[in-house]
Amino acid sequence: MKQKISDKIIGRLTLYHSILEDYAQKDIDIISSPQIAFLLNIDDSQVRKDLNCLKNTGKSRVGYLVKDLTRSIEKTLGISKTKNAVIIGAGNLGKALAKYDNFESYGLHVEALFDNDKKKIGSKIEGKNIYNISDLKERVSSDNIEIAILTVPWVSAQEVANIIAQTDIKYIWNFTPKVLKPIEGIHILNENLMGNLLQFTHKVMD
Amino acid sequence: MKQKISDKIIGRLTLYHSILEDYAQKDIDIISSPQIAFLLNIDDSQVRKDLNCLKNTGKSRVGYLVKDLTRSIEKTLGISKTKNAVIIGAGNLGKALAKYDNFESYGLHVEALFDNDKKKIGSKIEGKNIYNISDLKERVSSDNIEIAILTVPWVSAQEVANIIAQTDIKYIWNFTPKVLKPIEGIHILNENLMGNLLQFTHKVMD
DNA sequence: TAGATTGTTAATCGATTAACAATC
DNA sequence: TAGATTGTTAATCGATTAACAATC
Repeated sequence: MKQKISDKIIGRLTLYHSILEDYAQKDIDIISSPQIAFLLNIDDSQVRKDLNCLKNTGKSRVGYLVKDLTRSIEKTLGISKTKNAVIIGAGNLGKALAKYDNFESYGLHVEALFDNDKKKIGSKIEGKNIYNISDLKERVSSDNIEIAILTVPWVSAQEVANIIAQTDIKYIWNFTPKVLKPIEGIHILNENLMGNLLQFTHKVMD
Repeated sequence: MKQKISDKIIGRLTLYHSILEDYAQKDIDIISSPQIAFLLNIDDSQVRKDLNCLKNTGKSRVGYLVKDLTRSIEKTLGISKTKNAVIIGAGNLGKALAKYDNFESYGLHVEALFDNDKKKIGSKIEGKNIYNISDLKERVSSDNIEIAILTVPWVSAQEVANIIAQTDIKYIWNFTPKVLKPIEGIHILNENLMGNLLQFTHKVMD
């Protein structure tokens, strides 16, 4: 808890977790660092080093217990304490994320969606209400919402971010390609899709 | 072209590009490295170092010309030569990505979508046809499709990846939370959404 | 035992930050 | 000029990889 775990390691831990779920589903009890490393195309000593950040320990000559390791990762990632979020923008991307059941299993609860389209307001997605964006502030203050998932068209992104800034929300997960202006007291994560793709194609194509 | 530009730099260049488009839209001709650095919360000397990878050059005491810099970044990112892609899985996420107009402007052309749902097959999204997944191989070979954007439910992810492996497609951009088994001759990019969010919340919450 | 794997240290590598002369 | 900014080098920092003794 005290020890600092770097971004990179956190990112890999979620991938390990996904692999472990696969193993569990196939009723495999044991996994080794070279096996994980192979699936992710990384170094096996890195896997072991990452896993040493957890207090979990493997067995020489054998490997790690899938069950125990899964639990350790979940504890370290803080999946236990659920964070509440709302999705702002009930277009296809917003709907897709509302249905993304992986969020729940990683401790992210999507409470509701918000939009400005009269046709959408009042309907439901995946059992979650779609509210009017103008009601954001009052609705968010009653529940304990920490995160706004921003999936509006990029032309509206900054404007909506400013609205979010007036609520108690402290984190914006920005799926629009617009770089938002820094806002006092709000942390912004840009989900830079094109950047990720270009990193990939640039590395690999010639 | 010869010089190697790292992943990290490529990712930041797309963010710079997005900022430059903003400036251009507001008819601002000049931008400085501290301005960019402020928006992204990074070091200004890093911005200058990144920009030095381009052959573009700024002006002391003034900054960089927005127009010229935009063009330089576009050239470096290889946006000029369009890559063709198909989206596999015409659910909400697939539809959202089909509509994501940023793809085109960064040189990624989505040719069509594929699904196994009879109700969807034959219809169109954003002017793009939705075809039967069983026709993937033949359709892909006629066009010059390099990339498959994988947006199927995670339970089908590996199965569909194996189908893709039988085509001429060389790159899979995996939006499912399933870690795919390495496939000979195919490059896989895992869009690790939960990892990204957890990196963020872990860094920032306590 | 023999051999595969962990845990861990040391070596390498690369990315970020600091600093500052040169510029206009 | 004075002051802000670039371009670039050096210093720092952190992440990855290599290596190997300890283990069962």
